[in-house]
Amino acid sequence: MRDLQLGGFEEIVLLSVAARFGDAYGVTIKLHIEANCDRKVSIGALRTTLNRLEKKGFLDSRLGEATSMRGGKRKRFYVVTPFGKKALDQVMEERKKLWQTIPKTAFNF
Amino acid sequence: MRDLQLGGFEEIVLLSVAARFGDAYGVTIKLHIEANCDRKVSIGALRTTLNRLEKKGFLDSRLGEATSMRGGKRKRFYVVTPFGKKALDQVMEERKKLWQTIPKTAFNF
DNA sequence: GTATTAATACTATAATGTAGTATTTTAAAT
DNA sequence: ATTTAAAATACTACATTATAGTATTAATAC
Repeated sequence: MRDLQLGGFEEIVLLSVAARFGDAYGVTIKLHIEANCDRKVSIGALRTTLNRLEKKGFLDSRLGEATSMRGGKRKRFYVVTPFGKKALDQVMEERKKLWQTIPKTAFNF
Repeated sequence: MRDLQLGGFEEIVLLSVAARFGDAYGVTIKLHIEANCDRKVSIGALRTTLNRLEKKGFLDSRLGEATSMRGGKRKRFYVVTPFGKKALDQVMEERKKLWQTIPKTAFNF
């Protein structure tokens, strides 16, 4: 297996955590993806992915304080680690490189 | 599930087929990935992925003619379909969009 | 304490990623 | 014509990632 394995949905989640910097937890991340990617995200799918990303060291998390809002479990806030950023850069780099190897004639449909 | 599902390795393979336009079959595709992505690709992994991509309609294939080289089964040549190109564009677009939503402060490590 | 709410945790299954081994097809060697 | 070796694809099995439904927890209002 590869060194920095990063699946497609994992990448989307990682990018969205970065996008919601300072306020990235389950709900905001979910909304960010849905708003920008034109797709529905189930809370279950998101949660397992967040866990995996943290386990891999691409994300860190901390538990937030209780708010004055009505009820609710405390939020778990996420941030992208330097290692996670590195993985993001790497996959992006790799694809850019590949795109550049494609001749113009390849897509003359 | 999403409309145009395309995994990470599938994307790499699809891009590599486009890159080897006119000469894309098992061996050349494998070599192209290894040369550009700094990773090893097993022939088995590649083959299952090619099959899946064809099944999804992202690739077409045709059997090549016998060559004058020493032995060997006939090659199966692949080309990216318009539908496959669309999937490639779509995932790239989506990620670009997401990158743009990330504030500069997000990666101040 | 009980109800209500916001959020995360758990569990299960489908899709994708990965690789080892087997088989087929072809032409060269004899 | 038969055997042999090479080049390639096909098959099979298992690991990881994707997805979503349901359960549980923790906090506040009453």
